[in-house]
Amino acid sequence: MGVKRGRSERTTLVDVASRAGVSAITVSRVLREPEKVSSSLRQRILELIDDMGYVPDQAARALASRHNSTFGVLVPSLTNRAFISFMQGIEERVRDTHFRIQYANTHNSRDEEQRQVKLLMSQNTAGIILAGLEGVEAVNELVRRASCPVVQVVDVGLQTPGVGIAVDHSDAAAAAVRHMIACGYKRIGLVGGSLDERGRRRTDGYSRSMVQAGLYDPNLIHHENATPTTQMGCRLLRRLMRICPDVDAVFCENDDLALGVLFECQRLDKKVPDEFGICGYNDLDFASVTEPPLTTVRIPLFEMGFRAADALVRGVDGRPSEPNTINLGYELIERRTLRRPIGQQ
Amino acid sequence: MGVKRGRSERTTLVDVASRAGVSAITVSRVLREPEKVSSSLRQRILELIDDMGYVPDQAARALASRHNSTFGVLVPSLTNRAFISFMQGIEERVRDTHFRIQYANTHNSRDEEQRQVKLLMSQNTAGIILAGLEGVEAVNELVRRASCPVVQVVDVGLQTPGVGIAVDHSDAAAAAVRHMIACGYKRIGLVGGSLDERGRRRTDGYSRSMVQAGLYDPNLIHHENATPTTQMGCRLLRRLMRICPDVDAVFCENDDLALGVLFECQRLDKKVPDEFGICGYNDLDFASVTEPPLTTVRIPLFEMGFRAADALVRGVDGRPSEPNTINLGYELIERRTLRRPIGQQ
DNA sequence: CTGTTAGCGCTTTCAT
DNA sequence: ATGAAAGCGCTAACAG
Repeated sequence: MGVKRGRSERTTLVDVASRAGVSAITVSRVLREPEKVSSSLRQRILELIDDMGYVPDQAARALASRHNSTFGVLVPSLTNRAFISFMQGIEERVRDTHFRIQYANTHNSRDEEQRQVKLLMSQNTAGIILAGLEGVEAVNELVRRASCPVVQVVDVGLQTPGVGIAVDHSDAAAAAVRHMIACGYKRIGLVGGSLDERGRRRTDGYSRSMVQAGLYDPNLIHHENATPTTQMGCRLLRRLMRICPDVDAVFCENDDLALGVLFECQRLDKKVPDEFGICGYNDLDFASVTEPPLTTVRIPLFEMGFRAADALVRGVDGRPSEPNTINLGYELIERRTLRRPIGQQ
Repeated sequence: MGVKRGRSERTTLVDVASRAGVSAITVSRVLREPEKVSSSLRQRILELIDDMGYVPDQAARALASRHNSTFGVLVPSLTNRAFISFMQGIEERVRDTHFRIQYANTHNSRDEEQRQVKLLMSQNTAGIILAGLEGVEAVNELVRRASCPVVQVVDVGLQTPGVGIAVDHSDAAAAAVRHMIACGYKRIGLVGGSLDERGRRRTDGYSRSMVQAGLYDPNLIHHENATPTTQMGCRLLRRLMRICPDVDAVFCENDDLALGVLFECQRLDKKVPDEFGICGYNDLDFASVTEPPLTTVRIPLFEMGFRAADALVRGVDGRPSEPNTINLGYELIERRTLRRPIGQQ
């Protein structure tokens, strides 16, 4: 049988209508404004629709009504679990509405991003969520001209046309590193994946706190230009230890990296947290159950998605959200991969 | 500024055409068959398109041409990392084609699945990939009537209309458990997430091997009806040990579960693999770098996605793939969470 | 190489 | 409560 290539003509509204002996618009109403059709007629038409296997053509619908009930969501990567949580937040908000989600992936490329944004707009989407590659003027310009609500996930302090869902990554990282210093670690390394805007801001925060404490040393900073993975965490820790054998803790820009670092420490027989401290970022699902449980910075990924989608839903309803950027904050989750702060118990 | 709600009229093909002093079709051609337009004219129109910020309306395009260049992909969940790998395979194949991907999520519900399949079909998608909830006759019926290529990801042995990408989960699980038995483990538990078709088949495979060895005991089998997570792995191991304190190994239906089990063993100070054996499933990214590295069953998730998308791309091109189900196999990856098989070194 | 004429399948607007 | 007419923005099919 193979791949099916339908040649059969599709059942249309008119087909159903003529079979029912009514006009097309009536069938259309049955589907969209059932209360405007007498219940007996409605009943009959509904059955017919079912029998004939009629399914409305969304393209025609979108064209005629100039409405489209899908939201476009642009994320930089599918591999990064941070975005998965984010996407789940979006789904949760959108579930039980009539909206659909269309994901697109920029593969971390700015060109791709522009292309995709244009494409989403050309599809007359009901709304767009842009995550991950913030701060590009060309994209902002597109957003300004957009004919639908657009929500951008940005870093605090960045200008956005439209609604922004923000987190201060620089501040979050700085706070985490300050805490590590308070725990008595001195040679604190940084490991991270691709240096997108968020990564850069986290690195800034790290540097700020290290400089402030007089502990800064560029040799402690290690990046690899790709999506952060557990394997990368292992590699980066080994590299870090080779270059700075006296490193005594590491701030990971992502929990997946931290997981790799943790395993590598086990292999090297370094005791966590006494000999070596680890701090993650994002508070992903597994962070609470590693051994020892991972100290990390919780970023409200799920809520960010939820709020972003919420802004779209409201925006489309004609109740535009507040005219600006919503800062969702962060939280340091102290578990057991860092020593207790000095002076505390 | 708030959410933007565009009221501005959209630039259309006709707008561009009249400004250029040509007819609409010429502009249309510049976009789709540039070689059919003289290069000077083309040049001029291209600039105009850029200046005026014209972007084609996909709905109109789809309606007029009765073609749509998006593939619909239906997966049961976004949380399960197995599907993420699968999706990456799809993306890889589709990248550099003109096709776009639209994901939908069934949230593991059969009703949702039917609704979504109908919806995808109503959108006149160029092709559909169905993963995760195989074996539902109502869906198969829809697939048969589909007017576009449909690829289903199924378990070997299941009938599918259209192309099937298959893996024999029952066989894979049976082989893994047989191997565990060969390693000398006797009280081998099973932990798993939601019992979808694949889960059921894996459980079957486990049971088969256990019965064969005279080792079967239903008390060893533990499921929790949700997406498998690392946390769930921890919980399930604790439950298993409470009910069967003599359990000496566990087969996990997913690597995320195995990760939880591994950490829980560390907490309980059970030595892996000597005192306790662990076998995962899927060979996710982190499996090779845990400590000890995780023995697991590799399922070619990425390739499954790639091949599924490939079948669609070919099918749409009019070169339908082979008329049946492609079995992609599995592979037992021996690492260090199981003892060496008895008799081997 | 460029244009004309239809019409995709639906919804809008205005009647009845 | 139901319908007629018009048209959404684009492309197919055929001219020239």
